[in-house]
Amino acid sequence: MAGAPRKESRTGAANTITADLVAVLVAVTDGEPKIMTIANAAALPSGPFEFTHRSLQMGLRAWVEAQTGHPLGYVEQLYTFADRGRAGGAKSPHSISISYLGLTREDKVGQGFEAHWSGWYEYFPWEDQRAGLPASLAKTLASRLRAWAKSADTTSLQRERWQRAAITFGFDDREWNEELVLQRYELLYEAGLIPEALRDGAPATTVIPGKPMTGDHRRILATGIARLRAKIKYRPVVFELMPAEFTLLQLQRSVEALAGRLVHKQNFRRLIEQQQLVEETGAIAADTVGRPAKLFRFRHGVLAERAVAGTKLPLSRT
Amino acid sequence: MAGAPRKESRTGAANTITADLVAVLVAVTDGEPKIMTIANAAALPSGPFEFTHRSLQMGLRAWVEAQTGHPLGYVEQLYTFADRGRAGGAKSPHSISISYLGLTREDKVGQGFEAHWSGWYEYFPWEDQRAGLPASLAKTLASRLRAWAKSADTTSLQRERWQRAAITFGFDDREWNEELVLQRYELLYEAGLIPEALRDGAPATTVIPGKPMTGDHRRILATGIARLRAKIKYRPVVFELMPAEFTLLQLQRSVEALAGRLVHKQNFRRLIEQQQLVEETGAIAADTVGRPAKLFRFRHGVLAERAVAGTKLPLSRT
DNA sequence: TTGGCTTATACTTATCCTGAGCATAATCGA
DNA sequence: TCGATTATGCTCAGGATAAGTATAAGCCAA
Repeated sequence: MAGAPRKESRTGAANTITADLVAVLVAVTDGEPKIMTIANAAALPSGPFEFTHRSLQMGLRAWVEAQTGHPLGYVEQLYTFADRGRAGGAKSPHSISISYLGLTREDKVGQGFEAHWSGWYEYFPWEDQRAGLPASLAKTLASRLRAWAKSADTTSLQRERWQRAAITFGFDDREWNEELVLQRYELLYEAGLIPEALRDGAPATTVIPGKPMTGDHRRILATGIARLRAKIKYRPVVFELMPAEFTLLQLQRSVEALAGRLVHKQNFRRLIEQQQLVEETGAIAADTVGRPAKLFRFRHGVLAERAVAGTKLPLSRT
Repeated sequence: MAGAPRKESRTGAANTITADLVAVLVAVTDGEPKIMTIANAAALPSGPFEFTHRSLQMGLRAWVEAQTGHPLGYVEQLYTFADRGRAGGAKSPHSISISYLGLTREDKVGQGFEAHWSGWYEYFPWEDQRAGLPASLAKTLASRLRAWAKSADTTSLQRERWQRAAITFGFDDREWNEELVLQRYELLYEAGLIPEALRDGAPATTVIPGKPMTGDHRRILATGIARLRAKIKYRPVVFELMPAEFTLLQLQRSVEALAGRLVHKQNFRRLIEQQQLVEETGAIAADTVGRPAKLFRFRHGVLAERAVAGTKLPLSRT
């Protein structure tokens, strides 16, 4: 059994599958994060990987270009998973989905396509903590999750469940961690509080606000949001979402929109400037309320100059 | 063209492919990182995904268990890529590889299998900077890469190439960044300095030290090392590689082995202790040189208590 | 038995980063 | 001219981090 790597299946040609490419395509417009959707805003763009594609990413690019009429810029792979064909019960997977995160600007999308942009917080209302949570939603979430925890068989399991909920949602005076998007989604799924869970067989109840999507698409979207929220902290990827020129406040609003929380204005400015990520264009923003702001542009040089990466080890410099 | 998500290929059943599961299985023994290899240490364990597998990860687990005789512990997905069938020229891919990172202990591997452990620095000698680079290798790398940079057509391209080399390898007094494992490998590939490049058609030259692997396996290994080096900094994954009880120095040596560089002893201890990652067992290490050290064990509670994640945004707490 | 070697462990120090807040500048409109 | 609003400069305190000093506790050989 142990042996050289094999490219052929041991049971012959029967174990062949199809591969779907799924895109989480993000843009930020007017301080709101948007994703490209199809099928009446219930699905992410996705298409099959075909032999004419030279590579997985090329396949995705080709597909998105056909959809939007514009070439795709920044793309990175998210995750690959096997479709369980959940609706069909315990079938083993005959198809896998390879998901990607793409960043673009809304204005780059051609017209005349069925696809359109949807605000991503329509699918994840609890992820927008910029104005705090709507009191109603906050209360609902906490009480429903507490009920779910209580419904466990043993006390230790009950405690475990509530601890998990408290960590991911920041209950009991814990800090909100904006990166736990996927963990929160999966918790709600397990707790049977979202439509996808009911669809897959959880007992019927009132669900929590938030639009569902077909298949695993909302899970993929959660993965994409989590990745992006993590990435904007150590790589200058926000600029893929910005117009060529922008004010620091616009930049800040975009970051806040993605992170789902507010940042300290003066410190944000300091952070951006000391990293020399931007340079002044010399121009001044027009049509603004209050004191006019300088316009900046991304200093593309940084991409070549640096290889940003955080370190948390007490390294020796010698 | 734009439309609902389709699971079927538009050209019929012809676009089916096979999926291989590839494992980067890591252990650390005596302060040396090892990976499980097969095929005379020239390939990573890999096996086809089959319909009997309930999920991708289950497929991988089943496969590794069959190989090593032990259940696999920590597993995370690395990356999915399409095999170009490089040897065959410009063929489009009919097979994809889904790679995983697995962490275990060497002593958990059963005997009587063809697979065995190899030190990962045999494949990446330049990644071990614990004792600094062997002077010979350092000199070779720098001069070969400089030559490659010089061989570019335009001066600006030459500058670009050398800048890239300097950033990834820490030339010109730049800091060494241990996370850039993949970037370094790909640079060497592009520069035609490793056997895989020659195999794929680069002009013949003397290659740089470091064992090659079949197919893309050394690239996958680089991906796994990079991921692990990044992850040990913000998640307590090292403990998956440690025995049940260990001294702080042993823990430090393992981290150093993975990171390929030394850490400051006192600060490392402080970091570990203040995060409360470990607890004393009460016992004292035997058979040691110098003052005997306390034995510690991983506090598994932290996994439930916390959701560790670094933040780099100037967030407002209000 | 003692001095030397090795590792463990406790503290100190200087520096930098980060969150937070104060103060002032510049623009518009009532 | 006042008030509202945003831009921008600056300070400050606390915490984290890199590095070094000092002491403790074993072993071993002279």
